[in-house]
Amino acid sequence: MSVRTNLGLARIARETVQERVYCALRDQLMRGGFEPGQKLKIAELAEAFGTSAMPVRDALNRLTVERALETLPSRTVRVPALSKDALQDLRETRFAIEGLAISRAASNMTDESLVMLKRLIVAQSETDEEHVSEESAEQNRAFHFAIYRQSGSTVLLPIIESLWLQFGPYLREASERFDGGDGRGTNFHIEMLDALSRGDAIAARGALEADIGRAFDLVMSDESLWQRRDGVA
Amino acid sequence: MSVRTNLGLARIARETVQERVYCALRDQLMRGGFEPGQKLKIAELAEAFGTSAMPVRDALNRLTVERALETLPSRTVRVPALSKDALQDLRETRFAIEGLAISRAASNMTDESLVMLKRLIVAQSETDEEHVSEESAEQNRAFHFAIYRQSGSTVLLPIIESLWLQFGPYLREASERFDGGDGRGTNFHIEMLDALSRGDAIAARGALEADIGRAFDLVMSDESLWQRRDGVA
DNA sequence: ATTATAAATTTGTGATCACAAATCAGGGGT
DNA sequence: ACCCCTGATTTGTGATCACAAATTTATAAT
Repeated sequence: MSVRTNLGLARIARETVQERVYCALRDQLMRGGFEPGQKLKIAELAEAFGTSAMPVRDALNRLTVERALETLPSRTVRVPALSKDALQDLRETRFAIEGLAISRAASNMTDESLVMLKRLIVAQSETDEEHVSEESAEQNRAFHFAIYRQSGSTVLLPIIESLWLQFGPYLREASERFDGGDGRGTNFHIEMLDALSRGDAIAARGALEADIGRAFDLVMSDESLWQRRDGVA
Repeated sequence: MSVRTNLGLARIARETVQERVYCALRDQLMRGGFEPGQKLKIAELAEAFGTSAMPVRDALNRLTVERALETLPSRTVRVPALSKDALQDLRETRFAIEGLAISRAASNMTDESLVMLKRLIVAQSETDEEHVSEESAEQNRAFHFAIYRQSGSTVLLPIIESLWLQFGPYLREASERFDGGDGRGTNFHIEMLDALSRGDAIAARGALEADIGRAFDLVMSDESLWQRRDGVA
């Protein structure tokens, strides 16, 4: 095989425009940058990104398959507006699947991965001091996925990413309501790390469910969201 | 709003070419019509379907996001060739997620849904008499998803479909090795139905795991699959 | 004034084309 | 005989265009 195209550096798949657009939209969705129910138009986004319609269309399709977006019968794409029942469904499914992931991770933890988790907790608590919820949310995500990666399951990870994307639009709301508090956002994380270091899958799962559950409680206690908005099937 | 475009009939989303291609490929994958590792080429498929490259590209992208296909670094698309570890991962994940679905279904069963499941079992056992594994696999799928639908979870269903798509290419192998047997393929189904009619989630889950586990055992005991083929990450 | 009809605009789908990267094949050098 | 380089072919990505369906806006009739 020729080495000419690869000058010693490990050649990862080349970056396509589609991927760039996809990542941008995905990040925006993950951090709650779009409103539930908001419609996304191809032409609009294409101009914003300075590309043609094609890569945007592909990115929207991909996010739709990942359940981060939904296609209405009229073929327009929007951010799903979840009903209370749908959110409850999402909560229980996240309990089950992420609980499974952390259970598996509990038997796979290494010293290095425990140290890394510790570092992530410290970093997030420092960020929380500054009340920068934007950055904190990203660190929260890093912490959780560092654990899920330790499950060693390549089947579970994309599923969990999809679940996070579905919750994304409601996450901003949760974190805004939350960080007015006493900055105890990493407490459950400390519990999780503690349980993981002991290899206690049950306790780890319990702390994780408390962590997830708190976010859902914050969102679902906001009555203003359920009166109007038509829920998704 | 104008009624002119909709003459009284409930207007379901119009059929696009992309959807037609997608469904065809999906069915083919579900029933094991493609070999693990097989490469799929856009131009080739486009000619076979009598369309341009565009809808085929979209369909392949969609299936890739659903993990039914994978994109190599060279941007070519192929059916994933799973390593033994990956198949084990898939098995455990299916246990957990489909087990969760049937557990939830156990508390939601109605008389009608029980009758329908009974009908599906009868139909499949009749088909098994004729040793038509093609048709039997489809009825097996119908039975399982009839249960999963009773879980009432719109979050779980697409996840389970993705898991089935990932196992699809290996399913043909399993069913071929299986139906040479004594046609006891519906026995676990009868157990499941029985447990569901009693509302016994634990027993239903056990029977389901036995059912899924048997298919995996058949596939994974075939040593000829693991020596060669490069597994997926 | 309200509602239904019709024209106009918007928006997504699918085809065709241009381009770039990857794969494959053949030839020349060691 | 083997390996590396180079050119030809294949294949996917992205842009542009034509078309059809849906939405919106304007107009007219009750």
